[in-house]
Amino acid sequence: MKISHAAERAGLPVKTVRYYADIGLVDPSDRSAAGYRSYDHVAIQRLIFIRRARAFGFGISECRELLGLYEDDSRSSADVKAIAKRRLAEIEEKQKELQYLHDELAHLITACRGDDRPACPIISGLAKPA
Amino acid sequence: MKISHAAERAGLPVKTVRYYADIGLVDPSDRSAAGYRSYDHVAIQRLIFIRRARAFGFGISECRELLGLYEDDSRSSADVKAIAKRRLAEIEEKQKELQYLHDELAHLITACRGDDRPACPIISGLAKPA
DNA sequence: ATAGGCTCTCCAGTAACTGGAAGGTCAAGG
DNA sequence: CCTTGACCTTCCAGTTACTGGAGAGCCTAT
Repeated sequence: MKISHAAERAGLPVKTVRYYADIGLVDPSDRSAAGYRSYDHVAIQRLIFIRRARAFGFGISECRELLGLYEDDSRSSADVKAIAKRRLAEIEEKQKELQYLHDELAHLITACRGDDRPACPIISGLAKPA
Repeated sequence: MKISHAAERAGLPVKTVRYYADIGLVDPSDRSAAGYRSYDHVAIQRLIFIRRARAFGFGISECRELLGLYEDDSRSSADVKAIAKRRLAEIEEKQKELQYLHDELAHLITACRGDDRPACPIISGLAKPA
């Protein structure tokens, strides 16, 4: 299967699939005589796996790690769970930050009349020192 | 005031202050004979303003926009409010995404026994097609 | 034979810095 | 006066995960 077909199956842009090959994340299963990348079922499974893991916010190096575990039938589920938990903690951290930002910004917006006069609590709020 | 002092006052790394000067976001108020950047009170106010706006997740170009409004005494508060609201909507969007990720990942983690056997719902969950 | 639609590689750019190298400046101490 | 050390300068490279484009090769159909 040529790259555009494989990319479509995996739900990824062609450029991205090529990129993953470049960085050795998902190698094509073969190359044609003309040098065209070729992807078989297994390679496409890997691409799908990576797409999903990326969608979960795993970085490329984490994906590499997970892919290794995915391919390794003798790995323990504890290894995978550890990575996933790390990631979950990051997500929760990010959620807290966002909540804080949301509340403060919403507060500033409510306080701002939004008319044609210059007085603006948003600007004043941003200008306050640390 | 030389750059390290200014950076400290503003709560930013020196490198970042230099970077902001490079991209014309916050210019130093002066240069010494030896070419050292010099920051006065107004310039430092701008740095603080930018730091806070960045902390709110505004991008550099939005900061530029806000800084323009901050400096412009004749702007309406409606202009500022519009930018802030746009940003708030983005934050809320991001929150939804994160919540979804969080729930699905937490679900996978709960389902995983985390022992030394290979069976792992996290891996299976990631491997599922779209 | 040529037109189109693929594919290839390589280079550059994105956001917002961060790190490091090589070299200039300045005040204090010996 | 000289040196030492802490600053400062510029410029270049790297980060993350791609994305866009140029220029060229390949393949199929008409």
